[in-house]
Amino acid sequence: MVTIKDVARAANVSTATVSRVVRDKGQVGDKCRAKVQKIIKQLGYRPNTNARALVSKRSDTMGIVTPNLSDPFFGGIAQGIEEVARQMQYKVMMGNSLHDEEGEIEAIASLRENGCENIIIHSKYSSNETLIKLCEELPGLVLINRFIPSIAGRCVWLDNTVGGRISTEYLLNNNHKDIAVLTSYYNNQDPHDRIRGFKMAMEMAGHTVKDELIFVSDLKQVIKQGQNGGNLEGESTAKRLLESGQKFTAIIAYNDHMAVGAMNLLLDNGIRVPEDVSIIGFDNVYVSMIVRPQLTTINYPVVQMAKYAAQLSIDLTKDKENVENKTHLFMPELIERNSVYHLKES
Amino acid sequence: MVTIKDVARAANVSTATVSRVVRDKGQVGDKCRAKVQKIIKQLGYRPNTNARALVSKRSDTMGIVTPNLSDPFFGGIAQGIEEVARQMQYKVMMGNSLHDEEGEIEAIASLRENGCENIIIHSKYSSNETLIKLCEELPGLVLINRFIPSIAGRCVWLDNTVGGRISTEYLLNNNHKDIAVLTSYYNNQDPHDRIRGFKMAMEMAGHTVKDELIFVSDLKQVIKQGQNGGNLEGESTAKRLLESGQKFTAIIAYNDHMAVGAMNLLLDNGIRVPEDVSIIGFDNVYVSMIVRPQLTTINYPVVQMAKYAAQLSIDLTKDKENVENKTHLFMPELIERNSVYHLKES
DNA sequence: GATCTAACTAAAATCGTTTGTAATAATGAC
DNA sequence: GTCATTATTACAAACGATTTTAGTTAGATC
Repeated sequence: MVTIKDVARAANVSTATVSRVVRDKGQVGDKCRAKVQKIIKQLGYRPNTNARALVSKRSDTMGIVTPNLSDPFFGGIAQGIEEVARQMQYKVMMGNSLHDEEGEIEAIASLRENGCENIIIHSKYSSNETLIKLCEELPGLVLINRFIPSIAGRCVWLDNTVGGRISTEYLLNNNHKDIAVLTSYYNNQDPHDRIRGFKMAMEMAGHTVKDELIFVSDLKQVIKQGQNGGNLEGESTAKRLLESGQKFTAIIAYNDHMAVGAMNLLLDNGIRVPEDVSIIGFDNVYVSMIVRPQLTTINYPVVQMAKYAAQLSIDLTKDKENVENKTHLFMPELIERNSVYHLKES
Repeated sequence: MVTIKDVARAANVSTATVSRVVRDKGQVGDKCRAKVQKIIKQLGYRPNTNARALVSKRSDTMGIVTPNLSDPFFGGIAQGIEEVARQMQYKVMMGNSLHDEEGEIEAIASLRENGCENIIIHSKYSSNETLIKLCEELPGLVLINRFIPSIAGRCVWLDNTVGGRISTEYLLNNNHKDIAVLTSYYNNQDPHDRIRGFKMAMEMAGHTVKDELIFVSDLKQVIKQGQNGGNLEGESTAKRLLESGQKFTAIIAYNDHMAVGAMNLLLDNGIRVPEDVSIIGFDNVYVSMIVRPQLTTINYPVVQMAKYAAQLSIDLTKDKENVENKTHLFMPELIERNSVYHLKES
């Protein structure tokens, strides 16, 4: 391996000079710089990252802590972060997030040991207190898809309440008022916010919310499998809805996976979508556009948010000024496709 | 940050001893070990990865080089590798693979600079020669989804020819003989192998292969977008097939994405699947089981293969013996679902 | 041409580990 | 009790960079 010393020797300068040339910092004479650059190219020198990180305590590495990469939702996050990282000449390291708070903390600790200043975490399991403390210690830590008021400047999040509201309003505008909700068991805030948005919209339109039309998935163990469980969750929850014998003309699902599961269950039971029952999802993932009927859903701009989060993290450790104390809120948007039927007014 | 020196001082031993305790290597007296371990826990000492990597030239880091993480196929690879890595106490670093040979090489180079001995690459763009040379330099390099005879011991791959053959045989067994093939433009071997398998099966059954029923996708630019392009590729290629006016009762698609695209195009044109036209895919990704009709396809055990590859890489850098010169071939399997119709014999 | 300043370069300390070698302590044989 | 032998532990030199300090050279001024 060719080191900085080899280059220095070959160029007949000191290692300090080579270092300055490499990092393009400090004053170096023009002819000297040119000479060194030529030698660097000639020898194919590339600075040793570990040595660099050791002394400078930074490694230009971006850490990702996320639950499950085989779910395209999280894959999208990784992809977005990776793109920004590449652009900014950062490496990307994956923290091995397990399925509890301890796992997340361990993942972050492991990242820090590698001199990773910039970390993006999709935290599902850690408490607010834990995350707030971590933010104090790590200036480059950014939370994605989560909002904690006291560290708002570190949170890149989507307004789930608005998401719940606009999907409800869309159904109401299509004259649905017997709306069932299939939600997911999660120990984070999202499902609650979406339901809050649903209730707000219903009440604003003068409808009473029937709690018995809200079904919470009971397949807790399935969640951990990511996408591959989502549709099953949707199927089983929709089945319970069906068996309850209640009247409904539309379903709001927690996400597209559940929506597709529910849709398939209805279809398999000879219930037409959307003619008999309308369905609306959330996330706008790939499957929502390839199923038939194509799923009307709420767009969750994950990739965009992930890119934003990566950039934010870099800014936080670089420019420090002006960045903190901003708010980083994204808005969901309705994606109108073919799974919602326009009811005749009754 | 608490360093090895802090521990040494507090325990009243030398850093060498602490190091031995930490790595559980070399002889250390029992009471001494206990004392050091206690102090380590007390101070919360964790060794600095970069310092460690600097001197030992290894970092217990597994590198992944893969094109596009938002495609669940590649996400699955990452997921599989990550699981093994976690189990074996390795970190995971993503090489930023761009869409050409240079990008792949650069990604590997970047990984090496980080002291990353173990690298799993899904190479789409590099030539055999390049990869063979890299394998010589890097004992821990493993290729996934690619086979190069002279470095067979480093290749974890699927027999695509067999895959093409069994999907064809399945259709033949269901009395289809007018079979159209929708294949993808790729600069790797896979599509060719699958078609070879198709032709073998046809000829073994005494059917002549009509080349005019083989359609190659012309949406080269779409490929780079991963999954989100696959279905469009399928649609446009199926459209060309339809417009050719030829007779066919079944379609073999290059992968599930294309199969779903083709299926949707047929459905949208009022052609029933599978009653009018049967379709068979490849990969057995998530979407194949959630579309209706559910897609009959060929299982591609990516996650399993990724795990195997990760383990192989570790073995290659650890046990060195017995590992090289083995062959690491996986076999595709038919997943029978509902997109193939059993034709009456004519 | 001497002196002072500005522009650069050289040398050395440091970062937190690992590891080969030397020193010490403990054990056992006689 | 002495000496050889081995089990422990300490010392110190790397590893490959960055960065501070001190030093050299060249250019400018008079």
